[in-house]
Amino acid sequence: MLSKKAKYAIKALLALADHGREEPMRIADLARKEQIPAKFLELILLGLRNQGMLQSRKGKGGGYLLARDPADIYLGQIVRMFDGPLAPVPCASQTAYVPCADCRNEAVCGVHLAMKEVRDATAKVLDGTSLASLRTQVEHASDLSSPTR
Amino acid sequence: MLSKKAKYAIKALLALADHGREEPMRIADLARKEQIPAKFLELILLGLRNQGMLQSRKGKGGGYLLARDPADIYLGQIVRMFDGPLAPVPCASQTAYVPCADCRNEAVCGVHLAMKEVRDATAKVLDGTSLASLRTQVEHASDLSSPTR
DNA sequence: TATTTATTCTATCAACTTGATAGGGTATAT
DNA sequence: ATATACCCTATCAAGTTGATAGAATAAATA
Repeated sequence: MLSKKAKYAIKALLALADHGREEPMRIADLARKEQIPAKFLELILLGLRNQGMLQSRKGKGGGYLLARDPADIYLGQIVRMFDGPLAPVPCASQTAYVPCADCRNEAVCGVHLAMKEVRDATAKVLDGTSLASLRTQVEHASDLSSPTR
Repeated sequence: MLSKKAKYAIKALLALADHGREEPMRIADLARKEQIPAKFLELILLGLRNQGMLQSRKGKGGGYLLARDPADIYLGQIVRMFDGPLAPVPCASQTAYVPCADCRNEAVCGVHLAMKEVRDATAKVLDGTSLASLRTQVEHASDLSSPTR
């Protein structure tokens, strides 16, 4: 399951990508736009900033803005940050491998084998999708759902 | 994350597939073989039986055995049974769709779009892997890791 | 038929995680 | 100065997870 934190983070970052990197956006505005509890969002944005994904400005006219180009921010990084490794089991993780205590031989473990496939499939999607490409996809999808003519 | 229940279930079912469908296997033996707390495994096997994946026999010479051919038992069914839908968010689930309360328009939601891809990728793996095919994979993998000559 | 064997079922628990809120601290623009 | 808006830490209720306990039930067999 994707946590609310990760979900809110993606939504907020997408909104910031839409907003552009010229001027910052306030927590309160982001919260209202994306229907996220403001105080909770505050925590999330703080985390994203400490990870270097966001920049912030204090005081009047302040707020948050993307620290990098939307094409260089991948969903994989966001999800890992809030929900940990993508792999369903630690022994199948590429970025945070931990062996199972109860596993004698990983090479002969069906769970390991299958979950490694799941992790690879998930990583392919999330590490292959940037904020920029996701925006494009959304745009294309909305074209299809409400055509101009 | 895969729950321990789902993980133990897969391991137990694999062991039962190895064991063959001629005679049943006792909880205690399964627990020892797979390093699973016996009382906990008991609960899991009971669930699998109530789902029709296992058959049981009481009394002496009793135990559990697969109710179906290993080629007809898919990881997707097992995982869904213990951990719920494969999709990271309910609005991306095929088998248990629930819309997000905070989502105005699903067609324009980046989270929805991306997570639908993740769920499809996961489902492709888990609904495409049966106990039988997983056994084959494990066999092949162990051939590679410890060759005969 | 008494007894052993092994599953069935329900209840309970501690530990942990999650989603969320509260409230004061700090930097900045005007 | 002062209003604005982010920064940071603490705290909390509710839910979930992994696990254990113990008695009830069914089946084989001596």
